[in-house]
This record gives sequence, C-alpha cells and structure tokens, in this order.
Amino acid sequence: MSERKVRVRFAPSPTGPLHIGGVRTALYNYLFAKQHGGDFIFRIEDTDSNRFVPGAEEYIIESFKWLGIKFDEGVSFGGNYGPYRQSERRDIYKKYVQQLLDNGKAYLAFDTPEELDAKRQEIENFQYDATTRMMMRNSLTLSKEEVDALIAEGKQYVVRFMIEPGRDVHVDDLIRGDVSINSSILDDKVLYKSADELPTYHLANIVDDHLMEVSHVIRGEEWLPSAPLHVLLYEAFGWQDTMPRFAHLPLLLKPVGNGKLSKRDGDKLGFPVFPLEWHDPKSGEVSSGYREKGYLPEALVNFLALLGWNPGNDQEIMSMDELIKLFDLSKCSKSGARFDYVKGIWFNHQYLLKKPADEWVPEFDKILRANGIESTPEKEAQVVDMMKLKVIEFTDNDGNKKKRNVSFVSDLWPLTKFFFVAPETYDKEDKFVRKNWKETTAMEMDELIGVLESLDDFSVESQKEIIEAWTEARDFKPWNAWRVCLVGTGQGPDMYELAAFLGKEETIKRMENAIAQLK
RNA sequence: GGCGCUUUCGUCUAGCGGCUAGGACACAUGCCUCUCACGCAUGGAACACGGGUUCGAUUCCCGUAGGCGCUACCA
Repeated sequence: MSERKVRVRFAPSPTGPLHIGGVRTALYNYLFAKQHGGDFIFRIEDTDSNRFVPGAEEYIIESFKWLGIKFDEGVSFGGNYGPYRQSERRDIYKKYVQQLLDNGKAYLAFDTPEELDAKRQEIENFQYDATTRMMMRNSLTLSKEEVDALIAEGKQYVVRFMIEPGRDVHVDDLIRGDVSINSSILDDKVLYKSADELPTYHLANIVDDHLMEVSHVIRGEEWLPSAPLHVLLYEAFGWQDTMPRFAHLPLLLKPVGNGKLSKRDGDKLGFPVFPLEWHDPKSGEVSSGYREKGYLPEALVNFLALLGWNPGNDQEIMSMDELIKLFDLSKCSKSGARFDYVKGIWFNHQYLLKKPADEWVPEFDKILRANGIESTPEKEAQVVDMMKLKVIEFTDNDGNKKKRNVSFVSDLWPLTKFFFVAPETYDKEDKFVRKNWKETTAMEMDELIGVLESLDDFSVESQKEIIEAWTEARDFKPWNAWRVCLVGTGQGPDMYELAAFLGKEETIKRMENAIAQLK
C-alpha cells in the first residue's frame, strides 16, 4: 500500500454515553496515530436522527479530555476536512449518491416498510438482493415515467447499492489477515433515505473516510461482516487505490455469562461501563463512571490497553508515552476478552501507590469534609503515608466479605476515621479487644500514661527510646492494648507514629477514656 | 437458520515445529510483625476434541464442538 500520512478516526454516534469498549477502540486509534506521527480525527456519526441523545456529544468529548486522549481535528477541535458532523454533510452525500445512481451502481427502491415485512413473511430468509430485487418496486422494475411520477407525488424512497453476486470479496485485515466472503450473501444495502435526506452509516462512512483521507480504519469486530460491503463501495466509487487499511479489534465480553459487554452490565455487576458518570436526560437514570468511582485516568488507560493487546513481553505498567511507543496492531489478539474489572482495580492500586501522598490530599480532603472533618493538608498527607499500604474490607456482589488493597482514595475513609475522631465507646466484645485487654491491662496502661507524661518530646524517636526501655524493664508488650485505647480495635499504623500524630494530650485522653470504659 | 471471526491456567495473556508451556490478576500457604496489612517466598491451576502434514506438533492444514459477531430505511 502507498505510504501516505497516517490518519485515523474515532466516529461515535451520539446515542448515549461512551461505552468502555468504545474507549478502548479510540485508545488504539490514538496510540496508532501518535506512533506514526499521524492525525486523530473526531467525527460524529449522527445519521440516525431518531436516536440522537442530547448531551452525548459533549459527554464523549469530556470523557476523552479526562482520559488524556487528544484529537487533532474534528467536532470541536477544528481542522481542514470539515464539517465533521455527518448531519452537516447532507449535500456532500447527495452528490455521491447521485454518482452511484448515474453509474448504475445503485437504484431507487420504493418498497414501504410494510411491504418489506410482508415479503419477509412470505419468503423465508428473504433478502433484498440479485435474486429478489426484480420482484420489488424499484427503479429497476418500474419504468422511468413511473419512477418520476412516484417522486413527484412525494413518495418516500431509499437508494440501494446494487451488489453484483458471485464474487469473492477480500478484506485484508491488519489483525486477521485475508478475510473473504462471497458477494452473493450480501444484500442490497440501503445507502440513503429520502425521508430524512440522510445516508446510512455505510455510505457516510465510506464517503467521509475517503474525503478525510483516512488511512486506517481501526474498529470493533462487529464491523467485520460489513467490511466486504465497504470494499465494494470503494470500488464502486473508483477509490480502491486510496482505500484505507482495515483492522478489526476483538470485542470486550461480559466478566461472567455470555455475550459482549453491554451498557446494562456495569452497575449490575458492580463496576462502571462508562468513563464518566452519565445522567440519562430522558429517564433520569444515573450510571456510574470510572472517574467518579475514583479511578485514575492513566490506570484506566493502561488497563484497557492490555485488554486485547500486549507488548509481547511481561511488562504491564505502561504510561501513555510507553504505550504509544510499544503499540502494535499485529500484536492484538483475535478473540474477545472478558472484561476483568478486578484487574482494573489492581491497576488503579498500582498507579495510586506511585502518586506521592500530597497528590492524594485534594481528593482525601473532599471525603473528610463530606464526613464533617476539617484537617490540614500536612496532616492528611501524613495519614495517607501511614495508611496507603493497608487493606480494606468490602462486600462483593455475592455478599461475601472480602479484602483488597487500598485502591482508591475513597478506600481511606473507613480506615482513617480514628485519626480524626476519638473512639466514643469501646466494645468489650470486639475480638481484638477481648484478646488484648486483660485484667492487668488497665494498670499497665496507667503506667504507660505515666511514662508518656514524662515525655517533653513526643516524636516517634523519643517515644520509642523511652517506651522500649520501659517495656524491657517490665518485660511485656503494651502495643496491642495501647492500640485498643487509641483506635478501639486492631487497626491502624505503627503505634508510635499514631501517638505522635495525635499528640500527647489527645493520646493520654483516649487512654484514660479507654481505661474508664473497659475496666 | 445463513455468513464470518475465534479457541493456551478461573481471568488477561506469552509462545510464532523440539520449552520442566512463561508472566500478571485472583486464590492458598509460609516468612516478616505491636494490629490489619504491604512486601517477600512458595503452591495449585491451561494448550477444546478428532484426523492429517512432519523425525517431531500448543504451534501448520482439514473437520467437529464451543464461544463471539453480523444478518434493519441502527451505528
């Protein structure tokens, strides 16, 4: 193929929020474009006026902004190949439809939806193609006068592509190699509808890709069956020399059960399928988003990149720049990938740990405030550092109690409440309390209070020196009971660190309170 | 039903004729330890099946079975 400039596009239809599978498709296009110094185009395919959803376009743009996937041209980004919204390209399509009509590659069909339904009832596996088109109402069977009359009457019609049967059509796919099908199984696809004066996907897609000089079409596998049709269209226009190269990506499958990942699966199974939270303008329904769940965009990108592709070695953590460098269409897998969101959580954990504590603070502070706690960034960063390697308990979808690493900033709250709020009551029945609070403990804690009170310097080092000398002399381990006093149960960081964080006064206050309650 | 794509641990995958079939997530165990952990170490776990081709198949070919997709005046 000719060595022309790499230009790829992501072309969603604005029928709702961006699906996570669409995000991955866009990501691969982006990686491919950037690796080759090419352009990445954002086109809106709104040729189905019935399915338009307000706000979807803005949502999609905001999603990519959050993810760090940047377009070079397109709707809202400018460029020299516009307009980039298909509903604004009506005149262009009309011209090309006419060209096909003039060349005898397409024809007008007047069959109403009802008539078509009737035919489908009448003939099993009815298909509008070479075997049936001569029994339908179209410009092939009607006289020129009849056709003109129908149009003059204002009768609605569609333009159908005339598929020549009995030909093996080959698609050279970058991921799958040569794919061929016989043109006889293709139907005479509708390319244009007079009702709304808009083309269908197939026509608009080919015309736009050609006019926008798209070099590679990287899209989901669901398009593979219609790829031969697209090849035929390029031929019909005489554009085969500049036809883009195709790559059909494997689909994202449900984590459990059968079928591809759908918009409805997400919240049902406990994970988002959309990058951003989506508020449905019609139903008012809210679907969760990765951003709102506390995912880091770079973690989501990394996770998604590896669902259907890998660099050929064991490397898993990769920045966007590394992905751009390493991405390779020929290393994409061919079969669908189950969406393993548990691994997504792990990716977020990895990326969260790479962030210095002060970068956790803004989000952490928000959560604290929501719980009525005011603190300082310094203190909050300290807490993050003490607790970021901990584990959080959660309930999975089957109602089982499970544990996992701190993977989201929001995981911190249940683990860190005691840093800011003293335990109000002490539960004698708590397993940890029962095990570590013995008859003599109150006395020992009293003694420890005495030791702490003697400290002028309440730093970790100072405490450690004095307390350790004391425990050696007395030969016992006060830490678990001390933990009960300050935390209320068996959680938290190193005791010296915790005490130093709370300060002498608060530490002793909590201890006295515990002694009084647990007596 | 028709057509196409696809098939390695539970999951994501490496492998591109000869390997004790590798890694990661998840799971289990041990070590560490002032709690829960992190970390570290260890472990269980896979080539769908049947024919070929070949000295030799996880790898190439053909079937079968399973999975996925498409089959609209939706994209």
